[in-house]
Parts: sequence; C-alpha cells; structure tokens
Amino acid sequence: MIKKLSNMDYKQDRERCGQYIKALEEERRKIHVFQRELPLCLDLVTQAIEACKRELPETATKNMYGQSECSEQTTREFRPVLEQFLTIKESLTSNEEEEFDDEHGNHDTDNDSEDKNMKSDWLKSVQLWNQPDPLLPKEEGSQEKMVDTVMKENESMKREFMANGGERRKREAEKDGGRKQRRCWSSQLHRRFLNALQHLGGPHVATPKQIRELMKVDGLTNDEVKSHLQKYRLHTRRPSQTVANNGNTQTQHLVVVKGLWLPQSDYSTGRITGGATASGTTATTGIYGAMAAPPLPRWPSHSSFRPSIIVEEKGSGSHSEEMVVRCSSPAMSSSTRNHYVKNI
DNA sequence: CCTCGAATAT
DNA sequence: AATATTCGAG
Repeated sequence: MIKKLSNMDYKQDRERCGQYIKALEEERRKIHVFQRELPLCLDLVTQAIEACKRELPETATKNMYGQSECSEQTTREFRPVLEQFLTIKESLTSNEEEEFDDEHGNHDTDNDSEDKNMKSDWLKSVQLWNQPDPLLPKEEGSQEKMVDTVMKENESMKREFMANGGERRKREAEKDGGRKQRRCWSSQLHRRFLNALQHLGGPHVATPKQIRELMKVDGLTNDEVKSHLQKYRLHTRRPSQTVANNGNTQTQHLVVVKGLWLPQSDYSTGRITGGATASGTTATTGIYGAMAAPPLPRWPSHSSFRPSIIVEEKGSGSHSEEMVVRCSSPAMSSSTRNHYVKNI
C-alpha cells in the first residue's frame, strides 16, 4: 500500500520535473539574449536544468508538456529542485560581486572594442536607464528567495526590453517646461553608485563628479549624482535621535566599512541608537527604529538603498585593510569626515 | 566659471 | 519619499 503511494508520488514528481525542465529551458532561451548582462541568471537556470535532469535520469521526458504556462511559478511549488537551488545560492550570491567587478574592470579599462561595447552598451543603458516602472526588480531577496527574485528580474528585463524596443531615453531641454525628467535610480544604477562610493572611500569623501566618472554611466549627470548622494548621506548618517522610546536600549553596533555605515550584520536591522539620544520614534519611519528583529532585511523602506556593501580587498597589503570600526555613539558626522576614512 | 553641499522646490 | 533646482561658498 505504502509502496503504491510512494510510487505514485514518484511518478507525479517525475512528471512535474519534466514540465519544470521544459519551462526552464524555455526560460533560458529567453534569457539568453541577456547573457552578458545576466550571466548569473543564465547560469542559474542552466544549473537548475542540469540539476533537475540529474534528478530523473532515465525517463527524462515523456509526458505532457502542453502546459508550459508554468514558468516562474513552478519555482515555488517545486521542492526538490528548490533545494538544489538553495545549495548553490551562496556561491551565486558571492558571484555577484565578481560580476560587478568584472563589469567595472571592463569599463574602467575603457575598452573601446566597438562590437563588444555597442551591444552591451545600449543594453546597459536600457537596464540602467529605463524606468523600472512598475516592476522594478525588488533586488535580491537576501535569502532563499534569491532564485525567485532572479527569475523575476529576468521577467522585468524582458519586458523592459520589449517595452521600448531599444529606445533611449531622451532628456535634453526639449523646450518643455525645462524641468528635467526624473532620473530613476534603479537598483543597478544604485549598485554602481555604491561601488563607486567604495572605490572613492565612502560617501563623505566621494564627490559627485568623481562618482559619476567612476560609474561610467552614459548620460548620468553630476547633478543627478549629487542629488542622490545627498539623499544617501542623509539616510546613511546616524539616524540617531528618533527611535528610543520603547525598550530599544540595545546598543546598535554600527560598522564602518571603508567609509560605509552599516549595521552590524544585516542592514536595516533598524538603526537604533543606544543610550544617548532618545525620544520618540520619529518620522524616520518605523522602518528604521521599531524593528530590531529579524524581518526587514531591506534598506530604508522599499526602494534601492540596500546594503550591498562589498568589502573589497585590493591587492592585499597595499593600503588600508578592512578597517572595521565599531561605534555605538552617534556624533561623528559630516565634519568628522576624512579622518576616519583616510588610512587606518 | 566650475564643483560642492545644504536648503528648497516639485 | 525621491528627485530636481537653487543658492552661497570655495
């Protein structure tokens, strides 16, 4: 009896696995166009396919694929495979840095190999520029949702791509009211921003122009960066005051990594400032203060600002090492700049 | 005249 | 809240 049941289960699983593979392959085909931009996605999907196939070696395919409508949704329902994903999740996550670095390398080196640049360039523009509109990828869910997220990102990519058939956003005065088009800081853009910040030594030392140059994003203006930087600094600085009230007396250990402030582990974990300041949970959203618990692995509320901080280690030895400063007291702000970043 | 940062404006 | 624009200082 039991045997029968398990047998059926097995069969079902196999069936689903087959469908899943189909869907994955379909997905991969679509993504392929963005191979350069989303190498990881491609890789991810590929790995998934392989893993899946491995799971059912013999009767790999032989059932009704008719309903291939299950592309991303399948992900959630399919346990076995998901587990595999979880396994590789880590490595992929860390890979992201590499990807970014690579990108940078390319840009920094100012490669002008036409062909290579042409395509990737405008594609990049599309990615970076395009207003993420409704479906901006919420960025990697810091945890297991990674896979899902990635998939979704693909989706949005595709849509973005189709949406504007490769058109570029046009700015310029255009004799209208004169007010510029709002620049939307997609997560990608923001990433570059953060990366630039790192290279420059932190939000307080980095200057808009430098940042813009490092970002190497076509069309990005100084003012835009300046504005973004201003916001970043505001969010970044000690969100001290505010919060307090409740039993929030837990001293938050903030950590400075190459000039970037982050909460001990996961950003967002609320920046409660211990002792000193204390009054009401102010406007700074409950997002900051309130929760000091596990939920909320995100930055200032929704959008962009993530702690995608990456501690880089250039050729070891060379200059500053990781430099991690613990600090539980606010103070140290703008005026204190330069000092803490320089060498240490 | 240019860049920056803070203050405002939208 | 997120951007844009303005303003005063180097």
